[in-house]
Amino acid sequence: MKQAKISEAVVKRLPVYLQVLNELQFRDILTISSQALGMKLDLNPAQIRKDLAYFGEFGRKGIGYDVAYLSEKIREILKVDRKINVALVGAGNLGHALCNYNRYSKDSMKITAVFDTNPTKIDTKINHLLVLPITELKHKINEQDIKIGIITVPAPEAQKVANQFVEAGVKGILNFAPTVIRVPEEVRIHHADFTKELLSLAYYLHREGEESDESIVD
Amino acid sequence: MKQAKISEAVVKRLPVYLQVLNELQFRDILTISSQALGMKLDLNPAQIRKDLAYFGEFGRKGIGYDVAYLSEKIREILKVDRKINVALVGAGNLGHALCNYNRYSKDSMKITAVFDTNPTKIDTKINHLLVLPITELKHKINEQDIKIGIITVPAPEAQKVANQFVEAGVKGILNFAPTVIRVPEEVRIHHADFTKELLSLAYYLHREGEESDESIVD
DNA sequence: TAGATTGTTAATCGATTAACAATC
DNA sequence: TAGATTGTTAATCGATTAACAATC
Repeated sequence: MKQAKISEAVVKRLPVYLQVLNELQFRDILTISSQALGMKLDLNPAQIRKDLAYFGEFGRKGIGYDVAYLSEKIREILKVDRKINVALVGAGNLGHALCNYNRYSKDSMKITAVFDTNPTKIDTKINHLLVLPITELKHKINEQDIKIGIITVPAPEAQKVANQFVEAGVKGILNFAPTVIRVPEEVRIHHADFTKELLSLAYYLHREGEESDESIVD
Repeated sequence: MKQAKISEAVVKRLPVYLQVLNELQFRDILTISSQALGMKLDLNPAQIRKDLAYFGEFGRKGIGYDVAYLSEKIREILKVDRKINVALVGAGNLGHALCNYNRYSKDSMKITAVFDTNPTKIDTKINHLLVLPITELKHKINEQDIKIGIITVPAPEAQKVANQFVEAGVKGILNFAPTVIRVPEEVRIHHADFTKELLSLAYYLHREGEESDESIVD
C-alpha cells in the first residue's frame, strides 16, 4: 500500500463512490467496472481507477471491483468504519432536520450532543436527544470524545460557536451558516452552504430575450 | 466587456465574494482590495482579480474595489439582481428549514411553491406557504414561471421528483437527497449533499495511536 | 484462448499563482 | 510625487485523461 499526498478532490469523490456502491449492494449487484461506475457518475473511468489506486489495489483485472469489498475499503479509508460521535449547535429547523435524520454512513456517524443558547429550547427533546445549554459544550465534548462539530446557528453567531468548538478540542467542523468562518490551521472546516449552490444555479439559467453567456467575444 | 468560457470554480466563488461584500457593507466598509479579500477567504489575491476580470473591470488601480458597486455587479452576473421564484418538493424537516429561512440573496430568490405527496402534509402551512399536492407541480411551475427546483425528499424518491421538475420545465435543480440523480444535459443539477462533506471530514481526522496519512511512503 | 478491465505511466488540459506595466 | 493596487500576461502547478502492458 502506497501513500502519496491525496488531493481534496479525490477525498470528496470517495463518499460519492460509496453512495453508488451502497445502492448497488442494495440491488444485489456484486461487481462493477470503472467504466460502468463512470457512466453512472459522469466521471472518467480512468479517474475513478486512479482515485482508488491511491489507497490500494481493490479491483481485479478483467473483472472490475467487488461492490461489497470496495465499499468496505472506502469506509476504512474515510475512517467511517467505526463509531464517530458528532456535536451540533443550533436547535433550529435545520438542526432538527439533521438530528432527525441522524443516520450518516450506515449509523457510523451519529449526532450525540445538541446545544443551543435559547432557554426556551434547552431541555426540549429532538429525537431522543436532549438539547443542552451551550455552557455544557466543553464538558460533553470531552466526555463523549467528540472530534466533529456541526454549526447550524444564524450567521452572526457562527464564528463564536466555531471558537468554542475549537477550544473544546473539536478537529473538524461542518458549517451550515452562510458566512465565512476562520479556524486554526490544524482544524478542518467544511462548508455545507447551499446558498452558494443556489446562487450559482441562477448563473446558469438562460432566460429568453437575453444574450447567451456562452458566446465567446473578444 | 469580454466573455470567455467561465469555469465552474470561478462561478462558485462569486457567491462567496458576495457574502463577504455584504458583510463589509453591513459594517460600513466602503472599499476593499483583492489583497484584503484574499486574506479573509484564504484565497490568492491574483485569483480574485482574475475571477472578477472575466466579467469586467470593477476595480480602481491604487484603490481597490468599491464594496457596494462590486456587490451590485456580482449580483448582476449571477442574475440574482431580479426576483426568482423557486419550487421545493419535500415538506419534511429540511424542507421546513429552507422555507422558514427563505431569504436567499437579499430576498431576490424566494421559495414560492411547496409540494409533498403525503396527504397529512398537504394543505398545512409553512411560513405562509400552503403545501400543495405534487399533482399541482406542473401547473404551479408554469403559472409562477419557476425555473429552479429544490429536492428535499428521501433518496429513493429524488430521481422521480427530478423527472417531474424537468418535465415541468425547470432548468436548474438543487438536490439535497444523498443520492445521484441524472437529468438531461440542458438541465443543471447542483448537489447540496452534506453527507459528502461530513464523511470527507472524517478522513481528515487524525486520531492518536494511528499512523499519519500525511507520511509519504513509496 | 479472446475479451475485458485493472493499475499506472505519460500526455494533456486547465486552473492557480507570480510578476509587472498601467494608473489611481 | 510615492505608494498602492488593479488588470493581464506568462510561468507554474496540479488534476484529468489517454494509452497500454499486465492479467483475470
